[in-house]
Amino acid sequence: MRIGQLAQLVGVETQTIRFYEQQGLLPPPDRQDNGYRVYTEKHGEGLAFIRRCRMLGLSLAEIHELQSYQDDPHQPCTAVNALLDDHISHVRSQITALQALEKQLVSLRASCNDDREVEACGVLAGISEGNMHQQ
Amino acid sequence: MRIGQLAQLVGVETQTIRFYEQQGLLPPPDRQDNGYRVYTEKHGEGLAFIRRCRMLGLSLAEIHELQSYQDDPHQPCTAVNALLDDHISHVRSQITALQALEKQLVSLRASCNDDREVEACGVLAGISEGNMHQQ
DNA sequence: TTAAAACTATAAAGCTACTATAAGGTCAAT
DNA sequence: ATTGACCTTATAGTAGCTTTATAGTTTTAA
Ligand SMILES: [Zn+2]
Ligand SMILES: [Zn+2]
Ligand SMILES: [Zn+2]
Ligand SMILES: [Zn+2]
Repeated sequence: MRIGQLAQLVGVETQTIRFYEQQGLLPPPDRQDNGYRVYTEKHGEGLAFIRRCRMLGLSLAEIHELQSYQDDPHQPCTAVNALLDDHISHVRSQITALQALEKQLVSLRASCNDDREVEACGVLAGISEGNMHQQ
Repeated sequence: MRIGQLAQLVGVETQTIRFYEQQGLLPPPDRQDNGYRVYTEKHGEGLAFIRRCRMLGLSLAEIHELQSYQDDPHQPCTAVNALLDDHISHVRSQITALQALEKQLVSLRASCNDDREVEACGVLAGISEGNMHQQ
């Protein structure tokens, strides 16, 4: 299976596959005489794993760490679970920060209707005056 | 006022100030004979405006757009308000996406206790099997 | 059979918003 | 005269790709 077929199968671009290989997330495949990469089903599974991790918001470093656990399957899985716990708290703190931001933005937006000149715009005034009682 | 003083006043690094100048967000200041940048109070206000926009999560492009409105103060402010509305919806869709992600991660995490080998880890199995009924 | 279309390869740059490093010039004080 | 704090420019690094450039290969169609 060549790179284009693998890409279509998993739903990524060919450059992304080469990128993962370069980053050490996907093992370098064999090459044909002309230099074309030849992939096996294993590569497909590996690539799908990476993509699902990415959809869960895991960083490439976190994925790399997970792969290192997979390579040592008789260890206890506490590290895997801890990695996920950490990631969940990453996500939760992002949510919290964005909710605070939304609140600020909505209150800023409420300080203007649409019938003013830029000069008198409540939004611009709000930003300029720095009524930002928040870090 | 030199760059270091301005930086301390507004609470940014000097490189950041040069970066904003290079990006066209801050007007190039006059220079002393030795080449040192000399800033006025106007620059301080401009920089503070940029920083407050950044704290609101606005991109440099959005800030640039706001500045272009400021340069034309007798236009109606509908564009300003619309920019903010757009940004609020950016933030809201990020929140929604992250909340969906959190839910997925929590359910994945629940599929494992801490007393297994990596081989049998519910988390890794969950990712590998691709039980991701979600985009 | 040959020419175009589609595929592959590598290397390098671009994206965002900075941050950090390198190598050097300027200034005040010791 | 030299230390230290400040300033200058240019360049590279961060994350996770995407885009572009340039070139070689295979497949398809005329
Ligand atoms: Zn994470
Ligand atoms: Zn307004
Ligand atoms: Zn926005
Ligand atoms: Zn587990």
